[in-house]
Amino acid sequence: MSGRQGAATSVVEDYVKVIYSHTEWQTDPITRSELAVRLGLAASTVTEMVKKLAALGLADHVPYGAVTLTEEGRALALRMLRRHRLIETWLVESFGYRWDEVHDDAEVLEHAVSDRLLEAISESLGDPVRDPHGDPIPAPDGTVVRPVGILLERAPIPFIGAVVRISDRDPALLQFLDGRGIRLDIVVEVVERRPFGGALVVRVAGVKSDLGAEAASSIWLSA
Amino acid sequence: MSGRQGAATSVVEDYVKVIYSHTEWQTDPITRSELAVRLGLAASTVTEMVKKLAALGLADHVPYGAVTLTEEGRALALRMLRRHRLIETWLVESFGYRWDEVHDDAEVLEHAVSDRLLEAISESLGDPVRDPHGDPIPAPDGTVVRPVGILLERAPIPFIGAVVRISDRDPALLQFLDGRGIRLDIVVEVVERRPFGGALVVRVAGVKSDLGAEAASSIWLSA
DNA sequence: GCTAACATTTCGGTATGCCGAAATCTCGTG
DNA sequence: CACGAGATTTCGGCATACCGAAATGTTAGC
Repeated sequence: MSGRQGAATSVVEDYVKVIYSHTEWQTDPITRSELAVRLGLAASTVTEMVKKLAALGLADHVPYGAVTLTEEGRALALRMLRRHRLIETWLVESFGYRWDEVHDDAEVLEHAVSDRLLEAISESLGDPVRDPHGDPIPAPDGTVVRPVGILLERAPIPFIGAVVRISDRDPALLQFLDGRGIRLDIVVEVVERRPFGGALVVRVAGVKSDLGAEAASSIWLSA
Repeated sequence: MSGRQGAATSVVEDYVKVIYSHTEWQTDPITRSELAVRLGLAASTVTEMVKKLAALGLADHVPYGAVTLTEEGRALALRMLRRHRLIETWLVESFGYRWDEVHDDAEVLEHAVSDRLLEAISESLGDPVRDPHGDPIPAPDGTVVRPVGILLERAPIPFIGAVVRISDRDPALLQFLDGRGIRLDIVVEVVERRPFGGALVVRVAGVKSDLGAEAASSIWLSA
């Protein structure tokens, strides 16, 4: 039985999704402790579950080493990201959720929606290729069209670019940025960096804002 | 802690829903063995869970006796029926599901959809009061507007009435009836009963059909 | 190359839901 | 009113997924 389709529980789906997500915008594989933090679980639990992922053929498991996904694991992760991001888009487009409100509902629904319903939702939205935060929505076959962009934190000064992605990790941050007019496709000008590792000063629609390290490392601008 | 809101797991929700549903169209309370059959579980499992329902304040539990819901249990059951039926209606209206295809998807989604999304769905449908099978959709406050009707099986002969409800218990039956033009609001004429407990003969849109006992006990006609 | 700090794993335990087999109860029938 | 069929409960077990404490491995800095 080479890892039967239906075998993945919703817990397994979450692990795989988090493992994959970590490498989506940076290269180094995720550590077990970081996995534990992201999933809100004890380290010992993660150790056990990673062994199970390996047994299911979804991850390669080197004791004390890195956690990486197999081809099959990656495929499952992409299916879950498609689900998550389509559902987020749908909540915003069809039900008027704000983009900082969708995450929790999507987190639950991504495990509950049938393939049939998911594709019906995608069709009703015109088969979008990115979600409200600018994250790419993988196609049913796993193809991903990734937006090209540089992290605001690493942008040269001065710099002008449109927002192509904002990390959806922290809803409070999303609200903060929304309040300053920073949204998808908005043009941002990087004006200066305050001395001694201080905030970045950006101009949005003529108004200047200070962005701290956390914010600056959550925003990607078009190159 | 008088039975905190969030305490009900999706398993508990299913038990309560099935217990309530049984009394919706007949009066006698459900037996434990029937509960087991409906939930597809062993009798011993049901015994254990019913004790848990009692501990949660959702059911009254008399050993070897009947299973009945408390006021709180009834309220939870009505919330679950609202969810189930709104979701079924939504799948049909918004995504072109056939009425005999919605049950499984709804069964999963009813536990996953947030209150906020559910009410948004209801609003988008114009706050319907019955689902595609004619079952009443309880209001958020638990109010139910039940259609008045008599079971086709018990209709006098001859009799003419519109279909006000069709039991959604068996999708195959729904398809069978659909194939004979028997749908919600369709006018049905009960023509005769074949002798010795035989089938009922009905006329729908000028065409006669034989309906066996199972079908005849699944259709309600307006009085 | 030793060692402390940190990451990871092992181990014993818990809660939830489920099962089958065996024991027990209920109730209609004789 | 005793009895047996059928319903119900009890009991020991299992799988999943979680935890904390203790043991073990890794690695950076001296």
